[in-house]
Order: sequence, then C-alpha cells, then structure tokens
Amino acid sequence: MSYEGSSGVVNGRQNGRPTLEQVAARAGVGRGTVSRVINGSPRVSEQTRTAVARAVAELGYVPNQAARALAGSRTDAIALVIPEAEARLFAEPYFLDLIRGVSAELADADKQLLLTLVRSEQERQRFEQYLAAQRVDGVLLASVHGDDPLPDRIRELGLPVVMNGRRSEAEPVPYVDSDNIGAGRAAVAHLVGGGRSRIATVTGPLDMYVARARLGGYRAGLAEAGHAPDEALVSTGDFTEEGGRRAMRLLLDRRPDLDAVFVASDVMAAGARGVLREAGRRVPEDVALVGVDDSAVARLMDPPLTSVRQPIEEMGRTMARMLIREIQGMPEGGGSGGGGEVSEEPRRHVLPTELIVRESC
Amino acid sequence: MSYEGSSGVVNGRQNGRPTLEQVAARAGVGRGTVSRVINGSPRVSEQTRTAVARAVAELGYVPNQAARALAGSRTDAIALVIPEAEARLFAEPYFLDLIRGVSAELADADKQLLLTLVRSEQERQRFEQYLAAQRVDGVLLASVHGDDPLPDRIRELGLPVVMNGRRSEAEPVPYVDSDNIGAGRAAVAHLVGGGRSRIATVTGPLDMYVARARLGGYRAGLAEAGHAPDEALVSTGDFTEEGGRRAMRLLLDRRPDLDAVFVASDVMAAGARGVLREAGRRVPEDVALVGVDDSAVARLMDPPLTSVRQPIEEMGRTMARMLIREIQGMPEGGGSGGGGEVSEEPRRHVLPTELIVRESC
DNA sequence: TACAGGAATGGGAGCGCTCCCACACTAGTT
DNA sequence: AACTAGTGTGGGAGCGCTCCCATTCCTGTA
Repeated sequence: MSYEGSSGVVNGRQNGRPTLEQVAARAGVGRGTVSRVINGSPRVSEQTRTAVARAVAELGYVPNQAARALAGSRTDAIALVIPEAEARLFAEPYFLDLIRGVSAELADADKQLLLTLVRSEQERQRFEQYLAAQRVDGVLLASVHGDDPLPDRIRELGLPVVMNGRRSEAEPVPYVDSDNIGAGRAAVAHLVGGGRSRIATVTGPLDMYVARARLGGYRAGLAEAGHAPDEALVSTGDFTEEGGRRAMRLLLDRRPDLDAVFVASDVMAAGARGVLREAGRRVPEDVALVGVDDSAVARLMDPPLTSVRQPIEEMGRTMARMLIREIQGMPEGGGSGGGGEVSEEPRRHVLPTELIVRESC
Repeated sequence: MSYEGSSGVVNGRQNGRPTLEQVAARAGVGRGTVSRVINGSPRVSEQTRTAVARAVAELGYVPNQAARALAGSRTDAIALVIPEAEARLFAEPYFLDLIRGVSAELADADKQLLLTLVRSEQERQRFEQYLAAQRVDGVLLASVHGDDPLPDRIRELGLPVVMNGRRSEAEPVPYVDSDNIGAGRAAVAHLVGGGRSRIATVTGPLDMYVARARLGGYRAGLAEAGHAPDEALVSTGDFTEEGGRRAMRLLLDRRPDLDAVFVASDVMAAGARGVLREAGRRVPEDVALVGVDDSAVARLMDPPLTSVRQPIEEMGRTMARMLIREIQGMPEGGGSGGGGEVSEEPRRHVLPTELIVRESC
C-alpha cells in the first residue's frame, strides 16, 4: 500500500510525475508551505512539516530541477573542464583521481558534476555558450596553460571558478595546487642523502608553471645541499615518454658522468629509464631515478620507481569545496552592467607532496 | 561596435542576459518566430531568419537552458554512471577512454555529459532521485554487474539506457560490448601458433559476464586447436594485481609444466608476471603471457606484454550514438500510468578486439 | 468574383517552481 | 481596549522558454 518505492506509478496521475501543487493539495496546505518544507525553511510548524513530509513520501514527489533552476536561478550543477590534450599527456590516472575527489565532494553537497572535455578551440567556444546558458553555478578548471584566457572569461560571465594548478606565480584566480617546489626539493634531498652528487633533471615544458615549479624545487634542493648549479644538467622534456627519452639522451651526451636524475613525471621517467638501459647504465647502481606522480607506471617499472606523490583526489575535493563556498558566498551573479569584478580576496591552496621511496635510488 | 564578443555586457540591459522576448523586439518579430529560428524550423522566411539571426548576434543571445527544459521537457543532457568500485579495479585508462568517446559524440550532438560516480548503495538511490527530477534525457551505464537492478529501474522510469558490457548472455537492455570471446580465442590461437601446448588461463570473477566470455573464448580457442580442455589449467582471479598473483601461484602448483597463460586483464598479468619471476620462470622463454586491455601497464611491463586491445573510445562513441538515437525515437517519456514498457527491439553492438603482439610470447 | 488551402507569423497559455507580499492569528504591550 | 510585533501560512506574480491555436496574407481554383 503506497509503499511501492519511488516508481512513480503509485499515484493515479495519468501522466508525468507529481508536482508541488499536488503535494500541497494532498497535505491540505498551500504551495508556499510545501516549498518551505522541501527547502528546509524554519518558518514552518512541526505539525505541518510532518503532514507535508508524508504527502511527499506517499506521492513519491521529487522536485523538478528545470523549474527550480528557472525560478530560483541556480542549477545545483557545476562544470569540470579538462583540456583533451592534457588528458592524454598526464599520467593517466591523474584525471580519474581528480574526478573522483570532485565527485565525492559534490555528492556530499548534493550537486551535479558536468564533465567537459575540451578538444579544440571551437569546443572551447561552445563551452562558453553553455556557461552563458546558465547551466551551471560554477566552474572547475583542470590543468590550465599559462596563456589560457578561459579563467578570466568565466569570471567575466560572473561565474565562480577554481582551477587545479596555476598559470603563473601570481595567479589571480582561486586555485588548488600541489607543492611542486617541495616535490623537487624533496627528490633532490633524497638523492643527495643517498650519496649522489651529479644530479640532473628532466623538466616539463617550461611554459607551464608546474614545470617551472618542479625545476625551481630541484635548484633549491641543490642549493640547500651546497651544490653549485650546472645548466648542463638541466634538460627540457614535454611530459611524454618520447620527450623523456630525448631529454635523457641529451643529458647523457652532455654529462656522461651524471649519477642521478630527477624526472618531472613518471611517464618521462619511463622513457629516461629506457635510454639508460640502452646506454648500459644500471638503475639504481649507476644512475638513481626519481619521478613525479606516483602513478601505476612508477610501481610497475623495473626497478620500481621512487616518485613524488601528489594528493590528487584531495586536490579535487578541495577544489569542489572552495567552489561551493564561493557559490554560496555570491548569491546573485555579479554580471550586472558595470565591472563584473569579483573583488574578494582570491583563495589559494597548496597541498603537500610526499616522496614514495622505491628501488630506483 | 557590438563586436565585443559574447561578454553579454554589450547591450544596455541592467541585469542578466537577454531573453527571447528582447531578441524578438529587436528583430521586430514575435516570440514564436524567434523560437522557430533558434530551433531551426523550416516555417520561417529567409528574410525573417536573417533579421532574427542578426538580433541574436547583436545581443549575444543564448537560450536559457532551464526555461527550455521546463517548457519543452528535454534537458539535452545525459548521465554516465560509473560504479566507483569498478573505477579502481579496471585498468585505469579504461574509464577515461570511455569518457573520451562518450564526450566526443555528445559534443557533436550538442548534449551535456553528467558524470556520476556511484560509490555506495545510498548514492545509487540518490542517483535514482536525480533521474526522477528529470535532469537528463537518458543514461549510459558502465561496467554493470550481473545482479545490478539499476538498468531495469531506469527503464521503469521511462528513460532510455545503454550499457557498456552486459550482465548476461541474454541481456534485454541495449548495450555495447567488445568481443570478449574473440579476445580469448585470438590470444589462444596466437599462443598455439607460437608452439605452446599447455596453455593456462587466469580469469576474472565469474559472476561477471566479461570474465565468463573471455574464459569461453579461451576454451573455444583450445577446442579449435584440437587441445583437450583441462580444468587444472583454469584459475579464477578478480581483476586485481594481487588476485593475479594468487591465481598464478595456484596454476604453478597444479601444473608446473604449463608453458603459456592467457590472463584476462593486464593488471592481473602484471601480478602473474611477478610470480613467474619469483618462481624462476622466464617470460617468454619458459612461459608465454597474453593479457587483455592493452593498457599502459602492458607497454611498460618487462618484457612488454602481448595484449588484446579493446576499442574503448569507440565503445563510448557507439554508446552515446545509440542513446541519442533512442532518445530521439521516443518523443515523450513512456512513464504513463500503465506498463512503461519500452517494447522496441533492444539493440546491441559487439565491437571487435585486436591482438597487439609484443615480446611476452 | 468568391473562396479554399497553405505559408508565415503573433502571442496566449502553460511548464513547475521560488519569491515575496498580504493576511490571518496569537501574544505581549501601553 | 487599542495597539504592536511576531509566527505561520496562502497564493499571485513571475522565471524564459515551447507549444499550438489563431490570424493574416498570399496564392491558386471553381
């Protein structure tokens, strides 16, 4: 008897799902009151609340999202934007972990996740259209490049944004990043501690802040250990395996006597490891290796790769949390005529990284 | 002049974005006409169409999605559901590839992707609420278990569904699957062709159809080669690396003379490979190995693993295409009082797999 | 010349909510 | 007794679309 679950076929309505109005009728109250109960307003007597709750349960009522969005101008959805090019580049589990964190946090807040893979300039523009269509309350951006205008465009539209990573040292848009400088520093410290003295590095593309930061950490680590900087020990990769190979070959050419390499990603480290093997260098006996990401790649390498772990899922959670707070703190979009400036102090979070020691050094 | 892009601040409106009504006023036509132009109705004169198009461009008009959904009862969004537990289990790039395919196809059709990671029974129920709130026009389900009631529940709600994989041989719900039987068969044929005669297999959990199918393919392959079946050569894993290790140990205990193993996933193959090394067996000299997934794991193993590749991204595309067609073919949700039965012939697609030969056999 | 039939168009009537104003009704104040 | 100041509550007025029924203006036909 009316306990058939929420199949929606329970009630005798001939078409579609029950509406607020019908719940109100059944509970013997007005629409406004039901709305208040649904939205948890305190301005309802306990008795009424109970009656409405029963009517809701009996009818299997679920508020229509479109109507809510139209009347209330909030969608309870947020967009996560991932540039397609990056999705291939990065260690593969990265984005899945990020999504996992974001998703978990959003689920707790009862918000929906709209995932957008952007694979071309055209799609980027289409995405801006979506935003303008007021489909989401805010935007999460993953792996933004140094010259990406999207973050600023979104703010112009009056939408809250939080980025994963930053475009530069002085990033004006709120972001969550991992401590990439600390990553480089920890890697070098570990290598120095293992008795290595000619420590090279393979960097990412230097137009990305993350690459510069890891390089900066490497240099800081060397300085702290009292080693002199040596540009011949620095080689630029592009976060791909092949890029890692090329960079490693260059390093061996320039400094055949190197005894350790800090590689700015596991995938590049896999490439570097291949080159070392081909050159007859043993890992870790001749050359020690440290990567970044602590991905499956690292665990499966031979020997298993020491790597700096980033708290990816935690970054996702933090981003979502920041965005939700920002949305709540900004009741009506700031897109009115004039500035559209969101003048709050931009927030930033830098989460710690962790060195996972394995046999490669 | 009015070419400031779509910043929306161009026009003199004091708040929010332009509406249909305003476009109509500017173009000197009625609301209905603008709506017709926006939606590409043929019942508009060329002249009027042009005038409206200009007004739209000048005002930077973008239709409000919520209003559309409310009035037209279609959301232009679809949900992709991924069980969280699976997301960890499977070779990691799997879901990212799937998402990539789905996303690409949806972008072409101008639809939004709502990603839902389901990590508990509670969240599964919450997801059903979302569906009832009419947030999406259809649902894509990834890696459904044999006893999962969700597909049927969704159909009861009158929503189109397409699954990735199937729950059983006789799956009533439309699905896209890869040819797992063919995968097992191809692997065995390759091993036989390489002169192996005592070919074992490590399977997935046998309550999953995908595991049974790969096992079936293995058996078919043996039969075709004229080999007698031998249950001592079959060991059950669970798609994890540790499960692969356990299954491999069992096999070595039972049949120390085996000379090849078809492992139903790369991740399990990595585990098996470790056990073989510990047992002093060389790959491929003593034991040949074939995996499934062709993931990064396979490329990075030592030696690189021969593996059966699934067209994951293509599966994603196909799923999305099927769902879109189903949505279009079903103008109004079938959720009226009575049956709610969607009596169309369920469609199914089985995409071919491909053996990628590397040094492990 | 009168009139049917179609093409193009305008605009009313919702869709199902939220917002908010107005109206009871209750107590507490002068 | 006449007031104020709350509480609950009902319901009108939209939100910005789509749907669809007129209405107008052509044409072509009897």
